[in-house]
Amino acid sequence: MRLTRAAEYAIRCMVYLAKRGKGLLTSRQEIAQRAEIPGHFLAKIAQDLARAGLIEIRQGAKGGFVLLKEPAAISLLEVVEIMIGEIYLNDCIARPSTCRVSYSCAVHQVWMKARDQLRTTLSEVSLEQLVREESCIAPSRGPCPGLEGTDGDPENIPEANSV
Amino acid sequence: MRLTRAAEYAIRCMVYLAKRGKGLLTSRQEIAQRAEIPGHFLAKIAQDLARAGLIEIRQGAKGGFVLLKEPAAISLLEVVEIMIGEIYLNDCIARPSTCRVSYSCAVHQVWMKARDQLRTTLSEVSLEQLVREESCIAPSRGPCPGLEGTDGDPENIPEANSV
DNA sequence: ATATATAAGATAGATAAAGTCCGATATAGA
DNA sequence: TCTATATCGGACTTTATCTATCTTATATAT
Ligand code: SF4
Ligand code: SF4
Repeated sequence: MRLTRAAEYAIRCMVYLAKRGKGLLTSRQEIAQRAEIPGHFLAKIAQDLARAGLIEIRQGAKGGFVLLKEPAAISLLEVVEIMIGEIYLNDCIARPSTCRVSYSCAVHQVWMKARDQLRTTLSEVSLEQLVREESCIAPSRGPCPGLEGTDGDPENIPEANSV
Repeated sequence: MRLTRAAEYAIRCMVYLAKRGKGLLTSRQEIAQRAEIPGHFLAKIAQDLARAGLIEIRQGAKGGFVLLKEPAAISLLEVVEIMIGEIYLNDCIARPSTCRVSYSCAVHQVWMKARDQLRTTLSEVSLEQLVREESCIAPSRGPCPGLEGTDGDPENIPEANSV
């Protein structure tokens, strides 16, 4: 009953892109470093986000990702469900036929309510809101400067300790 | 992001025991059959429920499980969290130290809210309420009579030996 | 052309869930 | 007391999923 790592990374990636703004190209490396996402893993996650139409992926030298929609038009729920599929909480919500009492089960009703609440809460938050507040990304300078300087090292970032 | 099978079974077991009433002994076989839970798996689940103090397990011939608390005093949340641990939805909620921005992350706040809502919703439902409505267990007679007749069949269908 | 950077799928390792098995233990009843 | 019955309780197996990496192919800037 918890979010997958991939979904958490996807959120960070989208928040970072939203912070940069719609239409702006950002390299995968930059996102991976600043949002602390394993580089190759981010590539894979981006494929899902691209298939869903949230971003465009530019190949080749100076490639990277581009946000295709307005941050205000993308909800947290959308990003999460792209990565982990529609939220159900319990199997019988996704497929009532798997439990023959589902049509008359009070517990079933509770899960329905809980699931609707959860999805509503997540859908009410847009990337634009999240960017307006501080989210996911450690500031370039400030409490955690270690990251700014680290330049080379494309895939694995050097762990940014040392502060 | 979904309930485990073990937790779903635990709920069914507790609902069945609640339906029978506090203090009444019910055999594991009966519960397993009526609530459609794999027998041995139920034994394992019952251990967790017993450790948590919800039920007592009686060994020996004519053994079984006994509900120790009033159905009204047991919430759905309680049963669920006995089986899957405290609900937190995202790792950073359980251990904020795993993400260094958690103290100033708007997404983190959203997960907090979502988690609190979910836990509240589940905590507001008691076994007593669930029993009052129909829950989890197919009625002995009615839409699904098939179950009533199947009698023998303790663990695995006797099949070979039969003696 | 060449160097750079991502695509896309295959694959492996780690972790967790789901279910099974078996020796040990406890009780009822002969 | 002895035996048959039924669960205990943990070890074990299987299966599925998550997480991450690797490899070959492809696209682009210069
Ligand atoms: S018993 Fe109720 S809650 Fe459980 S799987 Fe069936 S319908 Fe869902
Ligand atoms: S970025 Fe925010 S939501 Fe994601 S793990 Fe860190 S604190 Fe939690």
